[in-house]
Amino acid sequence: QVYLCNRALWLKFHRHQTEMIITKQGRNKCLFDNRPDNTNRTRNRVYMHPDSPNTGAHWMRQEISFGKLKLTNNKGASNNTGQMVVLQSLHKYQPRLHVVEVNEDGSEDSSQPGRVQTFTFPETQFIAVTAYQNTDITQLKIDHNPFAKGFRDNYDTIYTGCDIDRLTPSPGDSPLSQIVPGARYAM
Amino acid sequence: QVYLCNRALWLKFHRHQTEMIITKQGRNKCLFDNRPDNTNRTRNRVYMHPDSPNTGAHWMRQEISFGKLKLTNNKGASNNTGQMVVLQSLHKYQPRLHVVEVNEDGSEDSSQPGRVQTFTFPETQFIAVTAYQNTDITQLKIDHNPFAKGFRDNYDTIYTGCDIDRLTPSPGDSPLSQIVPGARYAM
DNA sequence: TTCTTGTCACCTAGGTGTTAATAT
DNA sequence: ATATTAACACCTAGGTGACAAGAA
Repeated sequence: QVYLCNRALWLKFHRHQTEMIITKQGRNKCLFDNRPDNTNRTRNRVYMHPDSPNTGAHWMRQEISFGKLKLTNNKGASNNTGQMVVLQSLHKYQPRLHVVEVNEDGSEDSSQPGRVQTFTFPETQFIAVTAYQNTDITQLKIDHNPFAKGFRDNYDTIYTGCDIDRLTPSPGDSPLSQIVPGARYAM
Repeated sequence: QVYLCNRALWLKFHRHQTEMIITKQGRNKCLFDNRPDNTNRTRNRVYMHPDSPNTGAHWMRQEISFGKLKLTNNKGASNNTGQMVVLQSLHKYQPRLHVVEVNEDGSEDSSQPGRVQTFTFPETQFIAVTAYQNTDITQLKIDHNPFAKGFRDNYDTIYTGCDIDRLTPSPGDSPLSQIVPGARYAM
């Protein structure tokens, strides 16, 4: 089972149609975490969690952050570190999480069925933009991202926005499934 | 073959008897890099390079940095991230690099001989201290560590000290050996 | 006396939205 | 017009030795 961390915050953005900035060098899409597992895979627009491959126990131990993931519109972006995801500006995207059971050596065995579980959180849909289109989204980012604190009106109101609704189940999204502590997974 | 990066700089310190600060939270020992491989292993006072295990090709591709390694005198240091190395103050240490050929699944096979290669660079000997004992060492640190730039007398003299003597062979230290690009190693 | 710890000013390094300039 | 880029001020986060206070 996979829960979306900070689901209430995601929803807050989602009501206004979430936007994510993309730049040449890549901007972080790091406000929020998932749990207990995360990875995208196969070809373009796919990001593999840096902890992959790892045991089920590892993925279930704590929240899983995709904080290193960067969004870019630069097709020739140097992806040496594998943290870049190339998107097209003004297009809408739906992040998906694939949990892939892999062999001991990390290789993928596609002959066996049911070794890939895909999770989708509609709250995380977003439009890739080079500049914000909706001022409501801009204000929400300023209010909740610590790095934008300089643009907040009131410094007094300390609001981290990081502990909201953690581990809230996202009903309907997570098919009942089991992650085995001893088995190895990539995400 | 393993080369010590910035060997001239290491020697500069070594002539004055290198000292490394240890603290409760752990201080970085990150001035310099090695190449092409790095890892310590087995029990205490051992640090495994975060890239481990990985292929010979990976280790040989570029310089290998131990910048994440932290030295501490705190025996109960939270080593969740595995970056802490516990040392005893005012004791002398000689860093050693162990390159261990491992199996596909990352496990170590000690039954076969010659799967462990150990490299020693005498230039990297140091004394662990909680405060510098030798003012010459203090000044060298200030001169060559960017984070201590605030204590330099002249801001004009920009001296990074980072490009000295890279890849200089360290004769006598590296037994002739071969790292196979396809095989997997931990360091 | 000697060694260790905590706090500090001063840096590096890099993530924000803003804004003006540029490209399409 | 509209979309993208680059430079900027403002932050977070954390690595330095200096220094004073504390511990052994």
